[in-house]
Amino acid sequence: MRLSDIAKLAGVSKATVSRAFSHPELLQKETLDRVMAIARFHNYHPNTLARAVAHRRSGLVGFIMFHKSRPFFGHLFYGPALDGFMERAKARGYHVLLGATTRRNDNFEENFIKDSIEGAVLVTRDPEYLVNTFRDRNIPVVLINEESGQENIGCVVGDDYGGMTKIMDHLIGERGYQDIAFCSNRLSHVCNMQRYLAYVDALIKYDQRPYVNPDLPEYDLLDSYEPNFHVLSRYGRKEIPNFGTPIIFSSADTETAAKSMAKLLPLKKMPRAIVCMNDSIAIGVCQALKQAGYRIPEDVAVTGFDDIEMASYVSPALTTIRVDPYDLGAEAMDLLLKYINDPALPSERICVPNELIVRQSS
Amino acid sequence: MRLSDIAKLAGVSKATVSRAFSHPELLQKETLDRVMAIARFHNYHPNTLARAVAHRRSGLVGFIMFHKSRPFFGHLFYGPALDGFMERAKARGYHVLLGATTRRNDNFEENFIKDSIEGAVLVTRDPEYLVNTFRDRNIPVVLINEESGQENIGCVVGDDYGGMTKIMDHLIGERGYQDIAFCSNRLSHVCNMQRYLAYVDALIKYDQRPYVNPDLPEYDLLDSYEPNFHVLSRYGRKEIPNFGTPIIFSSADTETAAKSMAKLLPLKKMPRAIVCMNDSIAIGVCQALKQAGYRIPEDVAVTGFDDIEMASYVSPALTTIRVDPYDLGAEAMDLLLKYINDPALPSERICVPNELIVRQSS
DNA sequence: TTGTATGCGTTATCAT
DNA sequence: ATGATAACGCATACAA
Repeated sequence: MRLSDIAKLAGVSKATVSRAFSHPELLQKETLDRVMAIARFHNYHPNTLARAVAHRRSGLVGFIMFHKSRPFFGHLFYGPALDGFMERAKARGYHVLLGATTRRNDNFEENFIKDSIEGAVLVTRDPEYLVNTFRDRNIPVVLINEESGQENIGCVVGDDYGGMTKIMDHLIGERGYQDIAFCSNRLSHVCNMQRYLAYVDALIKYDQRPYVNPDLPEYDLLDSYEPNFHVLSRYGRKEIPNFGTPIIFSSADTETAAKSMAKLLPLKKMPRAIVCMNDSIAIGVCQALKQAGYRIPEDVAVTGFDDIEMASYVSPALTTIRVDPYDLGAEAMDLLLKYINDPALPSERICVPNELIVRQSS
Repeated sequence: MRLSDIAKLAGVSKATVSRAFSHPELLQKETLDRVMAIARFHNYHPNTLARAVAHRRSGLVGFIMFHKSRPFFGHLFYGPALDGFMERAKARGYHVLLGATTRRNDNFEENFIKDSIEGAVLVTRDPEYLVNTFRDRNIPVVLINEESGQENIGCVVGDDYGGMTKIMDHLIGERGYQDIAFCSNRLSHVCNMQRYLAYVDALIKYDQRPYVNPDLPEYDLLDSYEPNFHVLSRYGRKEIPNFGTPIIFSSADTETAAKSMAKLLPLKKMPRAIVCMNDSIAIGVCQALKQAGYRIPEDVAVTGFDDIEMASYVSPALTTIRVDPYDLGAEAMDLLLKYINDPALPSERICVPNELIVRQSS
């Protein structure tokens, strides 16, 4: 069943049937009813693809993840972000197409961009590569939790610097802790970098000395990535400060954190508090500390970041920063829409506020 | 830039340019190289939408959730299932379109099916409604964790009955527990129903008496849904057995479970073990029990189901059944592909095996 | 208010 | 190996 079939059956032109579905207000009620009745009887529905071709508008936006490994959409943070993105897209009349890959050469071109998406939200730690790929196709993009130095690129980020500042204000200003260590995976990601900068700046602000432990191994803070100078300069810096001895793990998951931390313990010089890059790391660190007989927070306080669901269920429940990934996703869709409607829009950065959640671990 | 533009620039016909991209082997190497060079120079890419119209094949499949509320794709189980579905779809040359809604009348027609998807995977507790909607459009569907009594409907389910049997074998056969209570949300969902049936059957098998507590309130096991007779009959039953006094909560999340359980405590007659419908409920039950001073598992053993990430981090870590949602999603895509290629295929049920994970809570 | 004619960007059939 | 032409299913400018 297609448009022309219904037209014949109803004894009208194709244009009339087309109008019945696209601009019903243009038709006489009588004609409209007759056409729609016949269409309904024959279970006819307009073909969206053909419509899209005629309109030169697909109504599709992409949510694309470029990660090292799974989970993609099952990710504790980006899964809910996808929810927000999708619901907002639906509200704006768009559909969401998924993309995910682990490798650059995974036929990225072939697998994802060959679709006629009108725009895309990108989750990646290597933004420039993707941004260029999409720019070649004139497809506007918005980054989530990343920033590009290029023009016409939107981004939606949580307030990492502000969040970590809240944690430090809590630990130092309210609790009076000293000897506060920083524990993270590599700082190559701008979110990580900004959280670290806030940690450093807070210590400076409170006139505290950094946690220094000569027994700790030497880490490569950046995993041989270049820092994002564009973001660094926002904080008046030209490089990531060499400050104390942060504890760096090879990845950001709980298991790695637990194992790596366990190997380090016991430290000759224990910190009084350990500020972790995110909740997953914090939970792993807590496991290792408890295993080694340390009490939390009596011996060592620990803090996380993100407020993943687990953060409230572990024991002790984690002091952390609540970032609502749903909001991030929703904001990303709205920003993307602005770029779809005006591709020449200058780069815009939307910073989503967050909230300190004080629980038992500090 | 479109096909015809490249054709003019290259001095060839449209057909030749089309072949250059679709069937390059049909062209002389010389012609091919020239056309492709020009296309590349002008950054031309074929329009997927127009291609799809001409092919009468969109290359799109849908992943559609019909839930009461969020999270949709951020769901601890269905998020990872989406990962599996998407990766498999990619491997099969398909793209994934998202759909989610909470209400029937949420313009379901308008918002989701108007796309030319070739098939869809459905996550819902009200399968017949959705199945009918898609059948009207001749779009094949596969259900995840649900079963339909209709023809030509595939489904992929975890082995709920087998999993719960493993838990009961463990509790009774290995640990020797008696007075084992069942704790769940309503049984309207077939997964829940089958887990409950396995619980009942295990007690019968071991010649144990059901846990009966006259103080417990009366619950509506089914939430006024009809049971799925089609599935019941597989276990030689015509209705859900009235067996002991299961503890029923209004929903399946941790918070509800914790609050509802707390209200019930202390029970005059405590069970020796509480078999919970899933991990979220089990975690909530554990919280309430610990709060009330019970030791787990010394006073009461507790078990979960699903092995969500949290299950291994709570204290005590949860004995549960590991179901890999990724596998479920991947299997669903492959089954869907069979229905896309042969819509007349009879209903097929794929049962994904699971695994008992014994931890500290039992 | 409705019909005619043309266009959207591609593929496929049948020539040559 | 390449070209001409029809087809895919629908939208819209213009005419009536």
